[in-house]
Amino acid sequence: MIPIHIDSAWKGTSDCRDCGIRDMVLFADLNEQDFSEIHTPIDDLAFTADAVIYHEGQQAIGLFTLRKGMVKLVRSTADGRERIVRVLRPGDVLGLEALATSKYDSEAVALVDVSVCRIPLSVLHHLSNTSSRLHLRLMQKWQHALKDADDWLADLNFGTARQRVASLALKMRDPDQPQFTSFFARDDMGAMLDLKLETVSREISGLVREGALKPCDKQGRRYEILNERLLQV
Amino acid sequence: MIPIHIDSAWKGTSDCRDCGIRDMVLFADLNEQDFSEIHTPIDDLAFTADAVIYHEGQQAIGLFTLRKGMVKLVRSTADGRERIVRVLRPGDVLGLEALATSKYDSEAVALVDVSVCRIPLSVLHHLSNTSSRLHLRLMQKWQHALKDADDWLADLNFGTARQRVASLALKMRDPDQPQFTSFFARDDMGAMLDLKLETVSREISGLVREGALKPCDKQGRRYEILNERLLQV
DNA sequence: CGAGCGCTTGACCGGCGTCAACACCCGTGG
DNA sequence: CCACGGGTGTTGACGCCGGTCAAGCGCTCG
Repeated sequence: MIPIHIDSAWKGTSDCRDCGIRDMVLFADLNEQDFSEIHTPIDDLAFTADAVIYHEGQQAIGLFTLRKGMVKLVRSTADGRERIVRVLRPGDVLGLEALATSKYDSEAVALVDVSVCRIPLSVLHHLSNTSSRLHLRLMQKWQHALKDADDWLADLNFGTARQRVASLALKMRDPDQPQFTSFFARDDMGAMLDLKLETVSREISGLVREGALKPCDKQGRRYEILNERLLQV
Repeated sequence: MIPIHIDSAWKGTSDCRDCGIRDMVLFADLNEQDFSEIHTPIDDLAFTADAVIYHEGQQAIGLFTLRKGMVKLVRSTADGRERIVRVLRPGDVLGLEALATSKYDSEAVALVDVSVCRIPLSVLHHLSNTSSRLHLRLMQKWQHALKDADDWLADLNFGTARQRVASLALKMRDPDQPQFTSFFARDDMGAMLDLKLETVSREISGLVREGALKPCDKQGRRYEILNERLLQV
């Protein structure tokens, strides 16, 4: 998997006051006064599947709120292998670390078609000094990111191959329709779970055979959870 | 390993102005004005090896700066196994997440005799509104914690048993004497690397046999790095 | 309709887990 | 002072899980 394309498109600028997912995002608690302090436009951007949103070590212009789709955070290890450290979903913030260092600590790649809004660092630095509401939200986003990172380590990278695949199935449940779950390309799943793609494939087949999962498409991306208990190893 | 003892001792209150490791810690950049805003005492505490500093889910009074020693952050998974998600070292902050949620997301256990100072949440909430210097420091501590979490996942939980043990040896090098490195009880190392203690023991023996490491004590806690290249798998 | 990519499945093998015995350190008590 | 015992680290034998290599299948898209 060598994603080279940088298929991004500018979709206009956001009026954050009537963002569809405003209650989940950084600006949830801002008031009119706070909004009036935003002098740089917030851009809406779209990326196609496999597009790179930013690179590891890249100088950061801003951070991103994920509005739609899923994004993988990838790190390359010393010996050149790639490891997926987390998958972000709508409402999550990409590139928080840029607030502290102005650089991204990992690579962000769209797993499906994705839409994000980009918030310039300058806006955040300015607002977080004047708005304790944003300050609190930021803290919560940091906390959530850290907890998420620890969860990935504790849940998805521990135990047998079967347990790992089952945990991923539960973690990737659709928030709106919890009986459905999303999978990814098998080599991506391998990089998330520290398994080879053949093993991932075998374990998924096993779960289907035992009646825990049922495939919803021919590409092996969407599954229905038939028996939740079989997944809670 | 069932650490029940809560061997902690109050060692007095700190004057953070002349803290020995002040340049590494949260209060590094505070000025006289900031210090004068601190109305609750900062306590110095000492914990003996295996003492629990706080529990997962516990209501938080404050967060801690690690002054001396090493601390493991432990999470118990759904099926009751224990997983060590990170090891903190002097200058690191324990329990940052309490700033956002007033609860600790993991258990913190002293790996050796440890000394910490406890900063009440009230002090931080008050100061971070008035001091942009503290605000910036906090951001850096969050960023560091998140990067550290991702590093543990990407470096120490990927690849063969040999690679994991070698990575841990490099990560746990003594900052002052980089030719020395610290190991832990073999079952703790297993919980860090997702290996069984016998495998850890075998790989360490292998590295010693091949001339990469030399034991410095009889307990298997301190090793000298003889050949760094053999560890950089 | 054919080429190519990704997913699945099979056979085989090696690395790691399991179980067990043993060595060593250290604290305890005779 | 030494004998004893528990805890921890090491080492060995063996089996199984997951990695490796390879073939085959089914999409999808020219």
